[in-house]
Amino acid sequence: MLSQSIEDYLKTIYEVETSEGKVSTSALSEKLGVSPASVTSMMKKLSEKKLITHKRYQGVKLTPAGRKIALEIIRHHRLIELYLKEALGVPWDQVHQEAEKWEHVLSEDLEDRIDKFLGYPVTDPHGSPIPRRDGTMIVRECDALVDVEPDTLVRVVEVSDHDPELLRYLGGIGLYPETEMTVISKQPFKGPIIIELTGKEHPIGRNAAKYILVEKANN
Amino acid sequence: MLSQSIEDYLKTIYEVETSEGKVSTSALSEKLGVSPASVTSMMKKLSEKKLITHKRYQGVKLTPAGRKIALEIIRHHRLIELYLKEALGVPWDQVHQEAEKWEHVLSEDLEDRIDKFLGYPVTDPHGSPIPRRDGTMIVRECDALVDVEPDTLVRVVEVSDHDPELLRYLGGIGLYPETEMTVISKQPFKGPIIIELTGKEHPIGRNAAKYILVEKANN
DNA sequence: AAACAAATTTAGATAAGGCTAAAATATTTT
DNA sequence: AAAATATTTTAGCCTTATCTAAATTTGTTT
Repeated sequence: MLSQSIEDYLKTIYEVETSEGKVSTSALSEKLGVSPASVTSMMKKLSEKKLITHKRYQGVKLTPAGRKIALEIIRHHRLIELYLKEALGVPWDQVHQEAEKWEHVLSEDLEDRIDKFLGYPVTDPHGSPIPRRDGTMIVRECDALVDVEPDTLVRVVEVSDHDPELLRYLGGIGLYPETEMTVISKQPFKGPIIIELTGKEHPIGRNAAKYILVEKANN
Repeated sequence: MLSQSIEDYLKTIYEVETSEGKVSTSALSEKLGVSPASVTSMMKKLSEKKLITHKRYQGVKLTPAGRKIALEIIRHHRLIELYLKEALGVPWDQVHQEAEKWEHVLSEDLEDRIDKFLGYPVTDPHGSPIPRRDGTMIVRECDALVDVEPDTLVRVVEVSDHDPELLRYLGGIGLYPETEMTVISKQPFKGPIIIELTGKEHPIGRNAAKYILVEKANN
């Protein structure tokens, strides 16, 4: 069994690897809330366990074994998020923090029961794809809302789950995965993006719009 | 926040206190699977935190604060056991080991949601009373099956959850909390107790019968 | 290319929670 | 009541995962 700490590191390395390509000590330090020195010493341990490769001063990469474990944890996390929402009615801005703890104590048996209960779901409440048991995950092409040209009809694919505040706002205006909406305009001087949703217009800050992934709705 | 280890100690102290009266270092050592020396050093820490009182060489006692925490953990444990059985169909011989991990990561919010989902239940799948949120718990009078005289109609109140093997056997013959059955005979030379349940007779070993609590069924 | 700044690693400490072996105290036997 | 046995505690060590401060390496500027 791996420690909760190791699981957290692997998960975070995976996330940084996918979102930023390169995985630096400082990025991990910041995301995990530990000192850079702590990261370095954990990297040494993970290298010894052959879960990552580490070139001094050059960042790290997951090995296939490390990636497999990272995806298992992420699978736990996302299944639990969806389960808490569906079965217990936990609001979507709260499921993340609960899942952060539960992901480490989920047995295979319970994972299967939850998966079955949910009807073998493909995405979590934020639209993130749930890795499959075999360690694979679907890849989708989508754009950040911030990059979409005005006058485009888009469908929300995924919303980052890290800011509960943002999630509450988006929930409040009815913006969820699968929702369709129109980008009306991008205000100048880095002003907000205006979208139209069920007849109403709403401003979305540029920064928030980086964390909302969408695809063009055909027609 | 208290560590998982501290929570486990407090829970175990409570259990030993209720079942054996006196809480010795060796009893805790055995139940927790750690060395006696480890127990002593943890007792020192728990004393400093005013969760127990400890007289050297004389065993320990929970303070009201310590008892409150122990009961919170036990409440978590039992609610989760029942939840896993009711909501996810986990068999009653497996819920204990899952709950051992989950009890430490349950938030107050989720505790309330589960409690509500279950309709504010009073006992877990093994018949053990679920402590209330305020740290109180119902007390029931009942006898160990091993002490019941033959020819008595009894109702099962509670079955210990520590031996999955036993639970599977009892489940197999349909013996659950609330079940009524008749004690037919106690075989001599510490032989088994014979009970009759839905028309069939079944042997129950004396040792197992210590862990089955019953009350007389009136008529 | 040398100097400076930023990022990373090393060195050494700390806190939890565990262990073994030895010492101290209780309990039981003779 | 003394001796033998069992229990509990102390002393000292280990591992995991942190930290800070100092040293090293890399990247960036002049």
